Amino acid sequence: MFDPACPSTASPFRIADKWGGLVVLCLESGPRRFSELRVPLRRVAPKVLTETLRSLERDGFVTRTDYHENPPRVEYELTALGRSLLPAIAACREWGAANFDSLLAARDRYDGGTATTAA
Amino acid sequence: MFDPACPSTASPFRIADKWGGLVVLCLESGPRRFSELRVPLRRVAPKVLTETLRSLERDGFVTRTDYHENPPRVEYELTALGRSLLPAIAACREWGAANFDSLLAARDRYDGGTATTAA
DNA sequence: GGCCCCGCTTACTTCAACGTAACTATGCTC
DNA sequence: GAGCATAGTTACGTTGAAGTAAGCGGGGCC
Repeated sequence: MFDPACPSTASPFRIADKWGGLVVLCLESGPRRFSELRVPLRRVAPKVLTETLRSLERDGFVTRTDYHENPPRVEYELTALGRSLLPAIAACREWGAANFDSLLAARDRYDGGTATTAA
Repeated sequence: MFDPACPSTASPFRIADKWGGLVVLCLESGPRRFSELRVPLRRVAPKVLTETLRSLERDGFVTRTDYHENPPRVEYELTALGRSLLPAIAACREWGAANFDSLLAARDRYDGGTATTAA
């Protein structure tokens, strides 16, 4: 469970940094172009999106296809490995949908009262 | 899905930073003391563990109980909200167990051959 | 009185992620 | 030859998490 080369560091707990999970979600319904990914992702900086995509590509989650056209056209698509992430991501999203309010409430409560104390 | 105050930033994609998920797992089978958490977590620095626990506490995932004994005894335990994370974490762990090798293989492959090219 | 235990805290450093802004490359159209 | 479009790259700076090393507090024990 807690090996030296522990998978947890590389696992979907942190899919390719902050945006990785969202990018995978954006690609769920099919290939997307660079600029198509930028729109839903709240205009994430191109630099960051490039880094994220490279990272996902490195890990074998997406493929990058450059059509050498002009103006440039490049498509990103999920691999089988990338698709295998979807259930885990869905589980996380479901948690968020069900419990995000509780989390915010807990944070609100935390401002003021701290440590539970006994004995 | 991509709101301004997007849940994804706060959701289990990143549970209270790097160690949060593992701490929650360590607490799955019952309350644990500070020093008991340090052992399985590969001797994570006390500073980092404290920060992680405070963060989990803030988000309402764990409770901290100080027994005011000597030598000090403090126990951390999952709340209901904390337990609600377990299925999502399990999904991620299952993914890791099933696909971690593929991920490593993809990274190996990446050293050398890059971008898929068409047309 | 001095040392041990445990659960921290403090000060400092390192590193990667994130973000902004501006610029590049290419070929097409006007 | 100016301007447009897409898919980036480059240079730079900020932020925050992670890690290292050391010290604190206070009762118990010898």
